[in-house]
Amino acid sequence: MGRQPCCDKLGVKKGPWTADEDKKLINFILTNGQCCWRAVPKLAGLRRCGKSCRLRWTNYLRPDLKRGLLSDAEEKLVIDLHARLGNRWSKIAARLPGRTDNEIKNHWNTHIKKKLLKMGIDPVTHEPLKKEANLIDQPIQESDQNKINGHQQVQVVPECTSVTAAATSSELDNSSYSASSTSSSENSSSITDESKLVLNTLGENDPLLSSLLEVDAPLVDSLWELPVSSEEQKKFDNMTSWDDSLNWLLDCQDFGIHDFGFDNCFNDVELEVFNTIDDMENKQ
DNA sequence: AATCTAGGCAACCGCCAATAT
DNA sequence: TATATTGGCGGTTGCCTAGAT
Repeated sequence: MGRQPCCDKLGVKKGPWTADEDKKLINFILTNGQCCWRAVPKLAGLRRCGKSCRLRWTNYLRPDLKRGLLSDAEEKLVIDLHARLGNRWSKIAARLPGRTDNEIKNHWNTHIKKKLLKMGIDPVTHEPLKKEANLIDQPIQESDQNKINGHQQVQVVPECTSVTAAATSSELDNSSYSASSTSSSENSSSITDESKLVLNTLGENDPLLSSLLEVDAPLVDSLWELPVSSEEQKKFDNMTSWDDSLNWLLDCQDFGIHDFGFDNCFNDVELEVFNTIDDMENKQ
């Protein structure tokens, strides 16, 4: 009955990956592509669980991953998407090319969450903390809301009590805040008409958001297939040392999708999104 | 210089829907 | 149809590092 176990628990290594393990995994996937993760450790000569291999690849070794802190545009997008989707990190990550759910989750917990709290914004509901407290005692005064850490563009939407504004995250410290939400982010699957209106308005002013906020937009992850060009493969095969390989990978991660020859994996709309992001980053 | 503390991040854990047998 | 496993996800942990004392 059923399938074979993913891996026998005995003899499976845990903890940080070594450079040698990374090399084996990269070599295997570049040669064979992603197939059955259960078989990967055995075929690649790794004493790891298939699950661990998948995680290591998707979160760290994938050549199209970006490195470094999230840009202002990305941070803004994360906040907007979180307001709509809640803690559905994989959905959010799918709309940020080159970023992983783990990375976004970590960035949220370590940076964005604090920024929002500092501003008096509840990172869960995306509503002013002061307002929530007041809901218990008394209705909030609109003038009070606008005073909260100087939220210049915060406006209260009647009935749905959504908070919306437009700003880049670099302005967060200057107390502008960008988000749209239903009264509960966890109920994001049913977007209210008011929220749709807010999102449409955001999209009109921001082509990037317009593309990325499309609920039915194709997800980047679903297209991930690793069609590495023969030229790139040859380059990798000719590398004499692990350092060469690692440097090559890191170089690739500094480039964009196009530099790596992934253009064929994406349709016109997705490529347009990538180009927009590239343009925005170049302007910074 | 040694120790303590907090922040950041990679990796693991446990759950669940999808799927193979 | 029932059962077991896979793959994927979100939550959490624990290690490492930098800054403070």
